[in-house]
Amino acid sequence: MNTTPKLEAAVTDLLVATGQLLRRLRAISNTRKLTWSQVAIMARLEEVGPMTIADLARAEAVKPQSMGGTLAAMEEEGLVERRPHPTDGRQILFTLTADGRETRRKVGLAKQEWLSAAFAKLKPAEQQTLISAVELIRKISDHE
Amino acid sequence: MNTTPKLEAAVTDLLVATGQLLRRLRAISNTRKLTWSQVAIMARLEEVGPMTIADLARAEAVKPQSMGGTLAAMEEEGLVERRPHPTDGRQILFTLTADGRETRRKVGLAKQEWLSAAFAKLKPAEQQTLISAVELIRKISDHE
DNA sequence: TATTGTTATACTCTATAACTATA
DNA sequence: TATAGTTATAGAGTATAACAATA
Repeated sequence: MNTTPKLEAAVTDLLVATGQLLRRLRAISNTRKLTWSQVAIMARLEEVGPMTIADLARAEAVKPQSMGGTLAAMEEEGLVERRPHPTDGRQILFTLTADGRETRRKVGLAKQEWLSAAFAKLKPAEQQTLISAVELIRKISDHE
Repeated sequence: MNTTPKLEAAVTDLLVATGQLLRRLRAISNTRKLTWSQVAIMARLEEVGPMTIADLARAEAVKPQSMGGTLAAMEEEGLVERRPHPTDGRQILFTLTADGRETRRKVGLAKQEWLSAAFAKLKPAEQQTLISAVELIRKISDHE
């Protein structure tokens, strides 16, 4: 027995709790609303650089068709742009536009205001625990 | 300055990372698939007891109309059932059906298998950090 | 053949707006 | 009036299935 029932229940709780947090944050209005799928895609494009539909679909654990639709909508809004792959004619590389980067920054601020207020209620040690947890959640997400 | 930039970035990362985790877990197939909205509603009904549409909408930070639609679909599937409020004729109380509780248990198992494997890769101290983080995320979610 | 991407169709969750019924 | 719920409409994100283009 590697994981106790208590441990497993805690992780389910983690997902339920974070699901709620995501929904609450989505409700925060901005000049230009971004969904969390869009936020995730834009964060990845800015951190990793140009990526194909297949890359992004794998990274976000959705089907390529789904990712294609989401990217098409974002392209329509001018948040991202497509560019043919230099050597592989099948692939299309997506990058953030200047407007995409700017929008990402602005929308981030509105959500950060709310988060900062919520965060300020926690003790410093608790804040540190949350920061440590981020890296662990990322590790778990990378599990096959 | 109560929160450092590093702290704020960490929380955004938390949301992006958990968003990915949620998407990955949704892809896990079961005999009967539940969305994470459904999982959250069912967890709440089992823990808190009978709740109205307005109660659940507030708890999950969505509009009553949205919650009404989701609950109607779940009722159609036999996961929840409605009952008039004993004294207030406007309100409707929702509870889990026996099938809802059973489904919740089964679907939970499939996701738990994946989580257990992912969890087993972490060190005990890291697992403990994640458990502690759950309560903190809940605290943050309760912020107005 | 295998991979990348597109098109078509459908379902879930969400929102806004306008409505009815009850307190 | 205020609150609880419903109905109608729309948009985003997801899935499956079938297809075309390229490697």
